[in-house]
Amino acid sequence: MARKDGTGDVEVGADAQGDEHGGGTDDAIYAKIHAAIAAQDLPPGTRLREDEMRQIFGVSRARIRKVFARLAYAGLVTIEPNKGASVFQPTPKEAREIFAARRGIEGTIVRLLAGRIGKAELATLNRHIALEVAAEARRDWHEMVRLSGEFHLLLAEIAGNDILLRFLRELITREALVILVYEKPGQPSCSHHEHQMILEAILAGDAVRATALMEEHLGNVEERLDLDRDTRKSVDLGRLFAGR
Amino acid sequence: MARKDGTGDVEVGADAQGDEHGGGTDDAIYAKIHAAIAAQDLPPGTRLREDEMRQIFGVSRARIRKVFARLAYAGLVTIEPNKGASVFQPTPKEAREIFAARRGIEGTIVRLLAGRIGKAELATLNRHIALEVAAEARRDWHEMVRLSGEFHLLLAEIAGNDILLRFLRELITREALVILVYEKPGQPSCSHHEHQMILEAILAGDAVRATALMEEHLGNVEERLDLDRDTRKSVDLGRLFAGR
DNA sequence: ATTGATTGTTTTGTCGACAATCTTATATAC
DNA sequence: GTATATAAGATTGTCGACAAAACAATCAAT
Repeated sequence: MARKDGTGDVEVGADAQGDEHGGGTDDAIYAKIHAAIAAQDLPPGTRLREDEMRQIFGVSRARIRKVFARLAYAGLVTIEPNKGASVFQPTPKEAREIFAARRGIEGTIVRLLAGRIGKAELATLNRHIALEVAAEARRDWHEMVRLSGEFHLLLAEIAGNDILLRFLRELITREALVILVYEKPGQPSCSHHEHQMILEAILAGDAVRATALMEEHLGNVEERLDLDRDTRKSVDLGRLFAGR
Repeated sequence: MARKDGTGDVEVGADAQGDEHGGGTDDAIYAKIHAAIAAQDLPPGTRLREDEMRQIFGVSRARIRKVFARLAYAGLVTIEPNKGASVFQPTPKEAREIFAARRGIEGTIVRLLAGRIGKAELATLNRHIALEVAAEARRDWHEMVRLSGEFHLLLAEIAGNDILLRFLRELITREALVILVYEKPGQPSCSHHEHQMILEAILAGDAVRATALMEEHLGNVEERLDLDRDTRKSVDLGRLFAGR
């Protein structure tokens, strides 16, 4: 199943593998749609019509359909039978579940990692944190967000469990959508200082402290959101007209 | 599901699918292949040819292809470009990752649950454990395995996080394949007694104890396997000729 | 006898067209 | 004026056929 998960967005260790022939390979199409969603050009809830996409990318509809299936698998779009695909629009409940799941997975990862970081891996992580510091000094917010997410993926890669890594990838992309819906995007969510502290706890082999730090670190992001307001247009008419 | 006809061929769909086009909604096809894999009628590594399946189920190849994609997404089959689908055959590394991931997820679930089980849910769980006890008394091993897996799913459902539930579902089905490859199937893997102890720790709100019990419980399964022998034919020729 | 190339067969990948379904607009009755 | 029924349009679901790739077997050459 390990088709190289073509999320062109969060490629951590590797360079892009795209063969640029016309931009028609379905990995390329996937990457473009993914990027468009991440860039908020395609707001959550937007309907993605097959024929429209077919014209845009100049490929057959079957191709588009396959890409949609992959996007649905990644949790980025929702496919309803006979109604097509639309950009995933998380409910508050789903949002909370995504955060909770991510806390669980990343907690597992730091526990897997505690006291077991090699020399080369440590160097990589330190280098990454240095990049984060530099980006903050530059006030390059966009880069900060990118690096911030990449740090977590990096930890997962070093932990060496490809399944957890895949789960985390999915959760991170979906969390990005959640943030898009329930908060203004762009503001840096993770501080490099917290990353530093987590790394130190891991190096010290203090699994419980590393777990606690990671959970708090991730909890900070969730607390900044307003999950109590459902931004979707579905209205509870019964409640609305109850008092009249 | 235990029904197996003696044809050495990959006879999956037993019921008549003839002209009645309704015989093959793709959910049904998915379920049948899934069951066939779980029942070891389709051993790991078996190639699943599209046209063969098309004939068996009497549907178009596109349908089969879609089902294969879903099976690949669930981790049950592997799809290689231009080489088609085959039943997932875990390497020892993948097997270990599956176990580790499952320990992580289920640990998260019991922590989510600790001290937060409602009355109705407790009744359901107790009833389930009673079923396990009854099955053991009956020496109904097949039922024991089924109930045993169901207990874990039940916990995940009660925890109320659909994402973690989905992850766990995938891991459990894949773990079943691992057990199939690296151990004789059928022997009960979980004892109801351990389930009982885990539940008590959860009820007591003792998260760390519940986590430890769950991890040990799951570790017992892994220890029974022989993961050091790679059953696949790939041989490390470099190592083989290193000492000559 | 083994290696290498070539050809024929099998299997997967892709596409365009048709059928089924949903959505929207219009007309009609009350 | 509102609501239902009907029809037209648009969109997705499905299928069969063709093209490309991988596989297997045969044959030639060293």
